[in-house]
Amino acid sequence: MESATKTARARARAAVLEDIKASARQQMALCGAAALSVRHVARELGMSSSGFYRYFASRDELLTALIIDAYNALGSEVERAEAAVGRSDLFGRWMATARSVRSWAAAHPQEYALVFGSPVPGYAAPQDTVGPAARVPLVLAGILADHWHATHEAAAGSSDDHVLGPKIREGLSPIAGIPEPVITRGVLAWAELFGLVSFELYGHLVGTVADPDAFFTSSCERIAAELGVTPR
Amino acid sequence: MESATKTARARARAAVLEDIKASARQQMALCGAAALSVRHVARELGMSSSGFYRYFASRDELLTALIIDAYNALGSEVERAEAAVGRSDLFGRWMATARSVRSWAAAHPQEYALVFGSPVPGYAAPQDTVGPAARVPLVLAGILADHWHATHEAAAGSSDDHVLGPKIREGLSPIAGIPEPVITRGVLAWAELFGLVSFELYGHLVGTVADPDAFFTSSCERIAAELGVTPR
DNA sequence: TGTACATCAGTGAACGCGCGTTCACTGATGTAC
DNA sequence: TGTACATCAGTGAACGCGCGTTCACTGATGTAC
Repeated sequence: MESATKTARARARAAVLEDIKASARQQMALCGAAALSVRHVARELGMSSSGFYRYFASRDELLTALIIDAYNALGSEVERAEAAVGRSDLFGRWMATARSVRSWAAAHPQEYALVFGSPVPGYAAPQDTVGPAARVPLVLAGILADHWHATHEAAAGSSDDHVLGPKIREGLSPIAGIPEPVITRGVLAWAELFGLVSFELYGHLVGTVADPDAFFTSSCERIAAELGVTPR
Repeated sequence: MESATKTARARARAAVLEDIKASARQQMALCGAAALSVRHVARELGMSSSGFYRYFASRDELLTALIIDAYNALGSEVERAEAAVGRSDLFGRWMATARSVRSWAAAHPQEYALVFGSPVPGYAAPQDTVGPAARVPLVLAGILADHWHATHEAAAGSSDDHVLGPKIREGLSPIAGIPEPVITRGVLAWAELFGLVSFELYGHLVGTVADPDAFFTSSCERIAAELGVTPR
């Protein structure tokens, strides 16, 4: 009985916490992250503004939670889409990854901007975000690694990195033993994909590209070719 | 005497107008565009907040002026850097363009974000920005066009576009007669360059890339190769 | 050149608003004996 | 099972702040005759 009632309270708490984040997401979708207001969120939930502070210590803590959620939502969407493709179809895996990043961004523009857009003024992202932030890069690293091992003998021994930083070697286990130029090409591909999606989302292609779907597909195919990943 | 005194007043007005924009830029550099405050700008200039409205009808009008200025500042910087390279050195022209975009962004991060970052909530860019916004793409188009004409016979007749939009054909005269795939590859290169610069500026490469300069250079060289533009 | 008038930069007070956060509190829910 | 106590969700009022914009105004600068 003890733990049952205990979890009842805990569950209620968790539910309200989710309500707060859902309301914040909805508000963000309308006005952007910078305009996110604690009082507005509380009002929306029929709660006093002071009640909010039972759940988050500050507005910044809410922002952090939203950022982590956004990284995780994008991450699991991308992982799901990529996992649905046969392991040996490396081109298909890349295209699925790219497409799901774009479609998630289109469906959640403000959450995408929260995470990949210009930083929210006066907010500094804490360390907790790095794990969730690595999920999409991890998927890409997996594709690159599989491609490398499929086309090369397993030549072990870590190359001397001078361009890469520590986090990528420690954080992305799949890429162990893969030469630096291959990895930097992968990082570039990730930046390119991000640039492509952001450019479209922020309206820099309006008037320039009449068929964004076709442009995106052909662009991703070109990037794939440059990664050495071709349709089978 | 008439026109002399007239221009005296007009010059004073123009000077104050520049002061306002300079102060706004400085404030933006500290807190971001979303936090830009009319009262703060006026205070900084020792002017009453209502005095501001002698110069701009609203905060949005100031933002618009700042956006146009930012596009023009970036545009003239890039034009200058690109023009300093010999016309026949297409690789050098591309690298100069890319490098100057990056260095301008590093020197003016908030102005870069104002223009290429997530849109300021509640602000809609008016038509006046499209001219200045096209300056960098125009430089790129010039490089691409020169490269095309250097490597191909002048095969006239416009191809049937289905991916490209109207603005690019009308706005960028240099690319007349160049096949669509070449142009879309150029648009992609522009998006890639933007992605690369933004990724670095917004901190997504921290920990991943130890030597950002080297990574940027090698990345741009790769993009050049994909454009078919090689060092001579 | 002098005078009457119009233009316009700049002021100070005010309007009405929303914000993040704190604090002392009320009551309901859970806990220990 | 019942009672005394602790925990904790939620409230309402308040603090102190800054915001964009308007309005009636003062004086200096420029214009027309």
